[in-house]
Amino acid sequence: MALQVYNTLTRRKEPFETIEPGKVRMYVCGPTVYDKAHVGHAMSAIVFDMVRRYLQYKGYDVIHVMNFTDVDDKIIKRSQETGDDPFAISQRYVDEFHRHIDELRVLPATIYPRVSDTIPEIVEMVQTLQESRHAYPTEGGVYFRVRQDDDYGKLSRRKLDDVLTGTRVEVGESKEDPNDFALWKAQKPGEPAWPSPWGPGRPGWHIECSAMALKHLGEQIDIHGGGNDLIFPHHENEIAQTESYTGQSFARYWMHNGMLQLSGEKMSKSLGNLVTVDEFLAGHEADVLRLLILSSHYRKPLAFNSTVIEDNARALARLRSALRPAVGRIATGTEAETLAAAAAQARTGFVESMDDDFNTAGALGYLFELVTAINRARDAGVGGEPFAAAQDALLELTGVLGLQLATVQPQGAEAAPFIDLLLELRAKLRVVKQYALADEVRDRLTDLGVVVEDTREGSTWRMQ
RNA sequence: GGCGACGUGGCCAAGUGGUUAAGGCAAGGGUCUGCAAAACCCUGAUCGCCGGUUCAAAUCCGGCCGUCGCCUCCA
Repeated sequence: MALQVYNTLTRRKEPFETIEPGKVRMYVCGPTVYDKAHVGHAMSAIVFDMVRRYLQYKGYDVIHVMNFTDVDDKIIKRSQETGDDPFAISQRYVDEFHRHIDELRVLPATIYPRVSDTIPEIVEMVQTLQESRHAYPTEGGVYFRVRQDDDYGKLSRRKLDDVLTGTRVEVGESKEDPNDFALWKAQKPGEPAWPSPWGPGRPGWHIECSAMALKHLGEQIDIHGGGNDLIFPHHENEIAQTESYTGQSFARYWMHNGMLQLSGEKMSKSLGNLVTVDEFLAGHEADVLRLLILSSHYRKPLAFNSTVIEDNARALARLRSALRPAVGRIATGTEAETLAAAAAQARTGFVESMDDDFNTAGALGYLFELVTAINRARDAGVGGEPFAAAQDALLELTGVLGLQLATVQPQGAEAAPFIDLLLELRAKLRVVKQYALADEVRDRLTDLGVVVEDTREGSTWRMQ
């Protein structure tokens, strides 16, 4: 079974075939850098990171482009409110974005283009669209002529006449059709601007992505991704511009992730119900967010609340339980063979699930079954090569999802000699059956975040 | 109003025509342990409601109810 990908354009799962064998050109809409990122942005980043990692696991060479929209109404507005230079604002949030990517263990994109670095390409594109009558200049800027594009609306399945009814699209004086959208906006006082054939101005909202995808990936790309709230108008307009410009179909697969929901509603800036990435990471590990996101299908809406977070923190601990060392050394026999079979089955099931439009929830199910098999084998005394091989399989597959089970704990490392000393003394207390004191040592360590567990071979500890 | 998605055990969530409906969390019982923790074993759902198609449906079709998204900036 080969990889199947759900395509928003056709509303169906389709076999994944790239334009160039073995190579994937992927463009994912990045953030408008004017404010702190919230966990919804992180969800999108993590989803497409998972897609990329899996494609690479399948052997594809992935060129991943993610843009920064650093010229935009919202940045200008923020600048006017705070008095800060608009480029200083965008740079601040670009820097923050890179820090988040690092903390969330999202693989960096191959290229991070910015609107401000793509102005000549944008101007050229708008000019060509004007020459082909797909665009027309007015006093306020240059607009895309929606009626000139016969298949406008094909992505969002919207008919132009429907868009008009029931909405409050105001017919601007200068627009021919209320659905026409700006490719180029004429400069207003105090706004950043670049020279152009239409006078000083700046790009409209959608044209940057078309120009950047074109510049860095070519006229046709394999995957175009983003949140499903971008389907209309952003991606619809991108298709209209790009295909009118190139005369070819733009992206083969349009992939959209569902929205993260907080208290039953979409998390968004305008609703003000957001949790920032920094706030989340202050209290939880990056892997908890990743597991939470991957435990459901990427196209579905996902509830985000403290219960779900805690559930996934415990689920993560369970995945990690399989990485504890073997206690026995049995390397042959039924138990060892059963474990090897479980590892093989996990691998097969994982790939089968992931091939079905990145069914991470199904894939995780197989990984949890492998966890059980590993722990059972450990209890049965299995060790040595078969045990290590099963653990390696688990690490490999969780790694494909971008989970990092093995933890380094620097704060624990510093305290280690002292904790060891306490446990050594506690062991002596237990020998002389001073259980009250021994339990107090354990309880106090627990309060400090050190989990003590007694086994046949002695006591172990780990940081909470 | 238009377009679209979803409704599976207490919670989260796979499965989309046919063996015993994955998995995680929580809960209860048990093994182990001085106790605890961890781990292991055991226990639970007929799939929103109604009707239809079919030898056979959670899975297809229709209706209803409910939740959510887009239509304005938005991952």
